[in-house]
This record gives sequence, C-alpha cells and structure tokens, in this order.
Amino acid sequence: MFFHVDPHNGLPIYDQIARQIKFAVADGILKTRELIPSVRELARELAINPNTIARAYRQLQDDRVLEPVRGAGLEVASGAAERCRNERVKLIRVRLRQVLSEAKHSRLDARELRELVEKELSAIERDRS
Amino acid sequence: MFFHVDPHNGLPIYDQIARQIKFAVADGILKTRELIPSVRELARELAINPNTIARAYRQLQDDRVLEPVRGAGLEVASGAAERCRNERVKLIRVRLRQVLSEAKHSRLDARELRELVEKELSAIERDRS
Amino acid sequence: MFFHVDPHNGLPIYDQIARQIKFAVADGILKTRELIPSVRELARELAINPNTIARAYRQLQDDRVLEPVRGAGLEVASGAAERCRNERVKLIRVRLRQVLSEAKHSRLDARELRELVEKELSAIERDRS
Amino acid sequence: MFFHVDPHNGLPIYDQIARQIKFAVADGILKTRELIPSVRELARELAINPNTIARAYRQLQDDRVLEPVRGAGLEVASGAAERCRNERVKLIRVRLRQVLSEAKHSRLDARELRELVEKELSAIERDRS
DNA sequence: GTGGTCTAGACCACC
DNA sequence: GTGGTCTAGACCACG
Repeated sequence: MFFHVDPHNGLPIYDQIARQIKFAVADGILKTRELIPSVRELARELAINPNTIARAYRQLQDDRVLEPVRGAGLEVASGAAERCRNERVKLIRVRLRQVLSEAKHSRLDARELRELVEKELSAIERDRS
Repeated sequence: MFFHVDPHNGLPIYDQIARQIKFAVADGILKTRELIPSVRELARELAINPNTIARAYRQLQDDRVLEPVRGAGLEVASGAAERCRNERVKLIRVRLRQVLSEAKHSRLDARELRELVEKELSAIERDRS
Repeated sequence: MFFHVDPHNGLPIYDQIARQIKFAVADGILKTRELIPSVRELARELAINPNTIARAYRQLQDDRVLEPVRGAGLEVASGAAERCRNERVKLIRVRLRQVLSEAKHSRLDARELRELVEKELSAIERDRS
Repeated sequence: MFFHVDPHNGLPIYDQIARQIKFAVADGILKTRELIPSVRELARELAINPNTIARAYRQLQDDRVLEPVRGAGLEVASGAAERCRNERVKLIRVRLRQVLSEAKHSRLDARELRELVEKELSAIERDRS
C-alpha cells in the first residue's frame, strides 16, 4: 500500500486517504472483494491516529466503496470501481466548470482565456507523451 | 456600493467582500484615490459583523489594494487596478493548472478531457454573446 | 429542544440524535433556515461528549438535512422537511418488508400472520383515537 | 446438515447458525434426542472459526434448544420443537409491533399504513402459492 | 486480530 | 461564540 499523506495539504487527512483509496479502486489497483489494510495497520504505517483512518473508512462505506466483513476487516465493495471512475469524471467536470465560470465572472478576455487553456492542455499532453 | 454577500456560499464572508472589491478595482468601478466605505458603514449596510469587514479590509491592505489615509479612511492604492487585473489572471491560471493536473492524475482520457474543456468553453462563449 | 437519549438502546447515541432531529424536521417542529442547538449546548444539555453530537450533526449534513452557516451554527436545509418525510416512509416500508419476509421464512401460518397484523393494527388505531 | 452462512449478511455468523438450527428444530428436521454435528465438524464443513460455532451452540444451550450428552456431544432437548415454534411467533410479533409503533410515531397516515401492510401481505401470499 | 462507539481535550478558522 | 479536525485511550462485539 503506497499511501501518502501531507498534513499541510489543506485537505483533511481523512479526506486525502479516502480520495487515494477511491483512485486506487478506480484504477483497479484495489480490486473488488480485496481486503484493505486494517485501521490499526494503516495508522501505524502512516503514523496517524487510528480514529482518523477509521473516519476515512467510514466515509468510504457511506459512499459504498468499502464493505465490512465481520471480524475480517473491510473489503472493496462490488461495483465500487465503476462508481469511483464515474465520481472522478464528475468531480473534474464540476471543478472545471467552477474555474471557467470564475474566469468568466472575472471578465477575463475570451481570447486570453482560450490561450491559457490551450497552453496548459498542451503542457499536460507533452508530460504524458 | 453594490456588494452582495451569501453566507451559504462556502467562501468566508471576508473573502467574498475582498474579492468583490478587487474585481471592482480591476474593472475601474473603484478608481485610484477613491475612498471606500468605512468598516462600520459597510457592516451596517450588509448587516454583517464589523470584525468581518475589518478583516477583509486588512487583507486588502496586505495585498496593496487599499491604503490608509490619515483621519479619512481607506482609499484605493495607486497601481491597484493593474495589480488586481494581474492577480485575477494569475489566480485563474493556477486554478486551471490544478484542475487539469488533477484530471491527468485521474488518468482521464486525453481526448475526453479536451472535449470537456471545449464544451465548457463554448458554453461560456454562448453565455457571453 | 426536547431530545432524549438512552445509552442502552442498542442504537448508537449519534444515531438516536440524528433520527430525532430528522423526525422533528419531518414534523415541522424544526423549520427550514432555523438554527439548531449548538454542538456544545446540546452536549451540555444531554451530558454527552460534544464529539458524539458533532458526529450526529455531520451525518445530518451528509444527508442534506442540515447546512452550516459560517460562524453562526447549523440550520435546517431547505427541502429537508420533504426529504425527511420521504425517508421516514421508505424506512417503514423496508422494515415492514423485512418483518413480513422473516415471518414467511419462518413458515408462519398465513392465517395466523394476518391475524397478528390485524390485531396490532387495530391496537394502534385504538391508541390513536 | 444443510446450513448456509453469508458473512455479508449483517447478522453475526453465530446468530445465523443458531437461527437456522432453531428453524430446523421447529420444522422437525432436527428431532428431539438427535445429536447435532460437533463444533469441529461443523466448523470444518462451513470453513468457519470453531469459536463461532461454539458460541452459537452455547447460545442454543442457554435457550434450552440443545442439551449436552456426556461424552457424546449435544442433542436436541426435549420440548425444544415446541419452544422454537413459540419463539418464532413471539419474535415476529415483537418485531411487528416495533415497526407498527414506529410507523405510528412517524405520524404515518393510518390509511397509507394499512395499504402498505396489505400490499406486502398479499405479495407474500402470492409468493407462497 | 478486526471495526465501531464513546470520552476527553487540544487547536484551528470564522463571525 | 460557532463548527471542524486531530490525537489519545478506553470499551465493546465479532471471528
């Protein structure tokens, strides 16, 4: 398990963990019916209070990403991968809309805005190739 | 002064106020050397805690958008319009980069990402025309 | 606020509180935009740890029953009454189905089951009138 | 022994086992003085921790459904069939009363409640025929 | 061993 | 004053 937490990230720790697990599920790194690390184990590994981990896991159960197996731990729920992928796209779309609408609200010149977007987009594509 | 504050907005109120003043300065609605409303006056007008207004003004002074005038109050600093416009662009650029890099990190399909951006961009342009 | 908590109820305390608030919202006892008691206040009143109250309130926010108002507290969200009423009916329906299906699974005699239901139903109606 | 255990069922495993044994006794599938499988045997067969089986058996002894036979194991107690049938009815009655009283407490419309019950009841009857 | 609940107390941002 | 986050440690049911 390669989780990484930054307490100065702005995002709450439990959120960072939940998010990383969702990504791992979406990418198939964590598979359906696979047991995830126990609360205490991950807490030890990340040097974080078990309650904080437990809160992340609880949130993931609310989102139907994890399911309890009595006495054994928590496993990835069936259908979770699909849900996580969908949520990811939805999140990106919402964020993108926010930024662009903020840009519009800022009366940013349309041409300049498009240039900005294109520059960042092609930078991303270069990184990928 | 036509400010508008929404306590359900998620953004802190002092931030909403500071932001609106910056926009007004960037757009030339508030001009250099013009006095802005006093803390108490604006607080009364918006039915908001004066501490909150004061905090917004303090932040604007830190950003060199406002300057104190002894005995008179706060006025728009010289060069503030330019700075506000720049900051606006910089803010958008940073936010945009975040979203796009997050999209990349989400292994979102490159083509789909570009489509998403284009769709939102053209929607914005339609709204404008 | 007339909340009542029983630590030996089987149900977790935070759940009992959340449930009672949902009922109060569904019945119009708590109205939209009304501020609910603060975490600390309710904790003091019920002699319960503030964290437990906070958890109930957090859950209610997840269910879109409560909304934060910065610096002021938590208020009943708009549309919450409708949602709470719906959820209540749905809960009852699910519970009822469980019991009846359990009865079926127990090979309980059909006639006897119907008698049981009728007896309880008319008892309820007597109580009401 | 055709027992069937589902770890995702919500119900504790020992409870599922105890319940199935009670049903088998109530239905005469397990008869008075009949020896039931040993803890180890059933544990092996169901691939379950022996402690869990032992707990189910202990609970069944507390409920006077099973009786120890020195050196032989556990057998169905005399009168157990009768007790199991009664308990089944009593359990259903209690659960039913809970649900209906909860419905009442929810100020559910009396007519709607009766309709709900009738719908579920007739659905059950259709399933049976 | 597992997760779940609860208590106690600290610190933060916001109003 | 408000809610939100985090730590620390206790106790429980379950396997």
